[in-house]
Amino acid sequence: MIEEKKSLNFIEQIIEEDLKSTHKKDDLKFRFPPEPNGYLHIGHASSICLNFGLGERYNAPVNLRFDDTNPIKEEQEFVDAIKEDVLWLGFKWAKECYASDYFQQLYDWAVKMIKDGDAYVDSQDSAAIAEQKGTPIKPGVASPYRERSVEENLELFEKMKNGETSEGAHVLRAKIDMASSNMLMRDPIMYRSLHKKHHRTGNNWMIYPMYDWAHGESDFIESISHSFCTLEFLPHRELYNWFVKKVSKEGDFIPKQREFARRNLSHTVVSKRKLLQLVEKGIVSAWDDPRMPTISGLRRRGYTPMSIRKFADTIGIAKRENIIDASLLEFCIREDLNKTAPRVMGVLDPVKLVITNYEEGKEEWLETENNPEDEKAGTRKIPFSKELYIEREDFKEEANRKFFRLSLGKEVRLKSAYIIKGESVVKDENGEITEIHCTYDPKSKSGSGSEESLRKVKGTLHWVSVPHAIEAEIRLYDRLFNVESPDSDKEKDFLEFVNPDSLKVINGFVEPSLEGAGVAEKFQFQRMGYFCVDKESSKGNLVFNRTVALRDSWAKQK
RNA sequence: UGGCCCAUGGUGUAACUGGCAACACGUCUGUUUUUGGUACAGAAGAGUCUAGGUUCGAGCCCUAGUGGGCCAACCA
Repeated sequence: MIEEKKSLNFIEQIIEEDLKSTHKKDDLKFRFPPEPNGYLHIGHASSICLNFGLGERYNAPVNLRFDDTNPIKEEQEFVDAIKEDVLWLGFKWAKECYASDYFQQLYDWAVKMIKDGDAYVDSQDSAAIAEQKGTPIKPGVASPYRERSVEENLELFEKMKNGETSEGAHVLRAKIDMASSNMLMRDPIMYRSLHKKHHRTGNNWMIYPMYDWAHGESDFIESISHSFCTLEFLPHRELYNWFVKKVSKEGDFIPKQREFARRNLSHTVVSKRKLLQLVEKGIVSAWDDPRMPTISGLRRRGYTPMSIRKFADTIGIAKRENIIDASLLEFCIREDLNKTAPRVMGVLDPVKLVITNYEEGKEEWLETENNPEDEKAGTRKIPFSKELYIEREDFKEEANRKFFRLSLGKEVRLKSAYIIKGESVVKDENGEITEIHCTYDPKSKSGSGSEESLRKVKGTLHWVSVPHAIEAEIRLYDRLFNVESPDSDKEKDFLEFVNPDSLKVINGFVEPSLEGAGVAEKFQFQRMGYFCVDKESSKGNLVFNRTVALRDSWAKQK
């Protein structure tokens, strides 16, 4: 009866308080502002879920805004990939915006700031400017160009814009306070000249605005009410407010920036720069390598949008540092796939099983359920014959009573088929088992209702009929790094912690119903885990990625 | 020789100032099961970084300390 109301995170609390005091419900508007210089990762997913989630919760618009102010690193390819990822997660933006859409407005405002004495052109190189900036504990000193006349500033700024000055010769700086305890307030650079082609504005601009000068202004232009970013931008807030104040008038709707802690996932890195290194050094195959924590990597690995949204929701949002255990992400995907993934049988490490008392050449098509968690999923037929593949680790010549699988003289059930009893083994010259011989109880057929079929046996094995089996490439993944937090070691580079065994490619056998499985289709290989058809898969050459193994209490016991 | 942010079980989050701190993951036990999966039932595990203070009463407020993070890119 009493509905447990979910407690609000600190972001939601801020909004609730604003709603009570300064904001109307219709004022609410959010944005997700990626820079198109790389692919989105699980950390971005969290931010996407936060912003778009807020949009859903308050029925407020959320803009997708590309922070494309650095033509050196940004490309259309990334814009497209980012849009695909956001859409795939299931969110719709109100407007697709670009900081570059505002270049003219920004320029006009900058001119006004020059006229008002709030900005000036500095003609020193970056080293000199850095030198004068001081340190966190030492105040900066004024640039010799700080008091340049308005006319000269205007003239130089225009030349910069047109590319009539050389690339590092001048910058436009805001005139604030060289002694501020906030380094960002020590006359921050607003524009640099860059004679580069921009992926959207082409060669129209030879100057490009810096982040601080573009971001808050973009928020202001779009009437964003709350601009959420990660904690490292906290010191930028003072500057954000200063800039917005310069471009706004009394009574204008003012956006507010608030900061939350970036979400870190254990055993991986969540930094575009580092992910880029993994790609460039060939440690992974691409941005969408299934081991990557990128959204495209997770998608290829077999993660669903639901699972990622659930994950983001579960980890919440706060201000303290964190390393979220990868097992939580795994829990989220298992939970989703358990409900939705059809069950099939596939043998990863095959060994041949011969049923000696089964008629040679005979085949039976046995009925089996597609998903015990979903009655509507129905049933299908799978072929059974004298020779089968079973998992090598499912047999032991002699076993203790904790081993619930096949051993000599013991009975187990073949899933949806018969009860068999281990009789003997055939080995090669190395002592390696090449065949297991067993007998079956013809009356024990699954679902027959016979007394024999109801017999309790301690184990059930999955299997694939040899003559019907389809060979498939199977890619097994492990964590990309051997340590929980590879990028927090002060001495060692994160690359030293790369797990050399993060990918294992094997050939296994799957049941024939999988013959036409399409890219991205997801299955549970019974007892083995969840698998997803890789994009490199094709009709005659099936490739499966293991998304995640099933929970395995036996593995732990061993 | 600074400024700012943070500090709750192993992990991630909760707790309207007031009944020996709750939820999820993980861990461990059982039950069910033709997946050693799922489901179900249950358990262990923190007394909220430390020291003071305010208060009848503090995880929540104040002060100091300690620990961690951020800040000196013509990156975002």
